Amino acid sequence: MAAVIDVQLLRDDPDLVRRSQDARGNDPATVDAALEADRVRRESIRAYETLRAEQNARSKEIGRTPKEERQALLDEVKELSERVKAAQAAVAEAEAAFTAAAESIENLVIEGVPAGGEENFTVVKHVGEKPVFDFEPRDHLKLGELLGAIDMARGAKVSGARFDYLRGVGARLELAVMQLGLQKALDNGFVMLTPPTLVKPEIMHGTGFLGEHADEVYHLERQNLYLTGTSEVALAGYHADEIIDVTEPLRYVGWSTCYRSEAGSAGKDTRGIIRVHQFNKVEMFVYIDPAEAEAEHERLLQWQEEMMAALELHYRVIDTAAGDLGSSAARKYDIEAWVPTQDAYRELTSTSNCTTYQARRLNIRARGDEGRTAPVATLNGTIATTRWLVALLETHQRADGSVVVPEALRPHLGGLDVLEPVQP
RNA sequence: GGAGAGAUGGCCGAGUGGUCGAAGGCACUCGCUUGCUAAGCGAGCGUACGGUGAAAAGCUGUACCGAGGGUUCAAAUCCCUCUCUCUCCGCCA
Repeated sequence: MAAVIDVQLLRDDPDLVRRSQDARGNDPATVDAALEADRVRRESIRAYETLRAEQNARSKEIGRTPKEERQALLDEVKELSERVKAAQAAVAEAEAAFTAAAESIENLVIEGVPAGGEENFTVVKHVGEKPVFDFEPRDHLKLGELLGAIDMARGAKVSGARFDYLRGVGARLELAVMQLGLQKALDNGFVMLTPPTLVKPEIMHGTGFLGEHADEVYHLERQNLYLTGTSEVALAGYHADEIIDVTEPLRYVGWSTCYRSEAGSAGKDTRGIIRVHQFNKVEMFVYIDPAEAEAEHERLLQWQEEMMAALELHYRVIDTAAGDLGSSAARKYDIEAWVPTQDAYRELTSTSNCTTYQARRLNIRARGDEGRTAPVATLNGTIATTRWLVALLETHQRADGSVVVPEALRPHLGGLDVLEPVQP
């Protein structure tokens, strides 16, 4: 059974864990429940093992005992084996109870992360200037339609609401953004993976997406497989149940389609491709020594910011509040780009430091100096995704409905420097 | 989809009910040795959880031979289910 939390830490410093739960808006009493369950669990293990040891010892005697003397011993051990069975059942029960209790404790938030819910984020910085227009800017869908780049109506016809076709320059623009992101990752030593987008329950569970976000996840009942909402899932599963070497961080970049059911978001972002059931994403994923995780997190953010700069977007960086982290993340930075027609910053990237939470649940360890194994840290971050088209189109639009292609994307569009309307 | 074979420690590979956590080999680690291109000799060498420790040291217990369940006093060994791999046939984007 994979450990769901650091039991040692739970026993040694329960207050720390209580504070973390509190910052997330979770009930700190979950910590005490887990401690008690741990105590019961250990007690039952001890009782079982003592009995089992005796049974083993007596059983071995049977083999050495002459036939005529065996029967008495047999009767005795038979009775013992009944008690062992009962004790074993008690252990299974106690283990399950402990796991259940421990599951309600989410990853320990990092010192400095703002407490509270979604609205309690802190703004780390603003970069660039809001674009100004001497005309009424069109929203991304209007632009997409003018350019023959986005077709929501046919998406809905074929697959339903929140599905779209990218078309013509739209499809090419998405690919260009993806290519640019991939190149950025490759330049920094990432190894590219195109991962499966259907995964087994234990992998989905291990990454923490079956917690609060369970209803966001597509599940294929017949095959009992989950469609991933990000390649993070399969990238985290890549080294599941392995002992790996993280003397140097293992950096992977995954390119995949992502599926999200967007349950409970009815009425929200219904226009355009801001929030759809299916999109594409290039995702960075890192396995690293836990001591290096926070520094790596800053690096991931840095690379994401370099992408924003390359695409000439105005953005801000926020440090997400504890209550809005999701179960796995210990800290999360989002880059939100300015979307002119919404008069708002919208999330374009997200990077999470999951510390040892996912690695613990997926049983991914590294060997330390003493030869001991310990869970590694995992981090992830967006380096390109379809949603970026929204900010790109709106930011770089011109009065006639054309859109200027940022310098950095042109090589990936065959030199195209302006996207021109295909219809008046 | 049909038929068959298989799954044992980092790798190879023994082992068909008790003394097997598992022979042997390779690889690796440590030590010794050797003037001949690297060999020889000795020792060590899995993981997890529990107990006892200040201890991630040591000692000790339990579990693990693809996974789960069963039979038995006792299972790597017997039975059932599942997963995966390989071979052949069929089908197919």
